[in-house]
Amino acid sequence: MPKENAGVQISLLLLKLLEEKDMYGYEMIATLANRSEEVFQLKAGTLYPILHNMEKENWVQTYEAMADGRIRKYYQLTKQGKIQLQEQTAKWKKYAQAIQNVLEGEGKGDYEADKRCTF
Amino acid sequence: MPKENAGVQISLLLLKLLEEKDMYGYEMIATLANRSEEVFQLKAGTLYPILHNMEKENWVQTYEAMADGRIRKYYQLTKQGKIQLQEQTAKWKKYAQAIQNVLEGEGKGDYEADKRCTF
DNA sequence: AAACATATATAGATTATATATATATCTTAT
DNA sequence: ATAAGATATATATATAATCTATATATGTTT
Repeated sequence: MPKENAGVQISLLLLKLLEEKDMYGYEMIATLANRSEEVFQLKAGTLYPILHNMEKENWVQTYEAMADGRIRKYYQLTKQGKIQLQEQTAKWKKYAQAIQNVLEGEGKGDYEADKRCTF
Repeated sequence: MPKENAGVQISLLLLKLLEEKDMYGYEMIATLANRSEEVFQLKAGTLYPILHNMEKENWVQTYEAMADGRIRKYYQLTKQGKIQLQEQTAKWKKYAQAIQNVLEGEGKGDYEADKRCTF
């Protein structure tokens, strides 16, 4: 199994933002920082490679739009992207729950070496 | 800031297990798999480097014990390790909450370009 | 004794994300 | 009008956590 990462990737969060409305890069950085209370403070150099990859995967498509005298590159969720959002959200929930189970801990699921071994 | 990783590392989960009782490697693998309902299925080759690093960081210390006719290497939480467990747990909670905030989304924290810019 | 599970170990690959840097445009202050 | 600074996008390279593959030794079952 390739790594496929733990439970979340930043792409999940970006997909979620784009589900709500089309955004351009800097807007995503600011929105993420605000909503996460500064836990996610992406640098541009972190964001753009991720966006480019999402585009390559066909989760988003882009268009340029003139807004207030400035051309900006907007990202828009595709059908594929919506599916990804569902899948990654489900994965995150399962992952977060698993960690909770371990952290609440005690009791259930303790290791008992199987019968074959006398220990 | 070096990467320092997202929100959880496997070390958090291992610290939690060792808070409850001393364990040897394979026992941790099995216990983690059970408690997480197979979300965390560590391979030995994943676990041992992490344990060795935790030992280097002085979060755990080891001792060998004869158990049912077999020598096994037990890992035990140190004082430092207990502090780490507290810190990493707090970090995880903050991180998980931040993701929840983004996924629940809508409304709060939307980007408004500041006044200087007319857009 | 062979086959298989348990148990520990290490080198090297992979992946997500971070850092550093470049660049162009637009805004504000001088 | 121009310099300084913020906005906006981009890319090459580095780093850290984890995975894969492999090795080895001992214990167990057939």
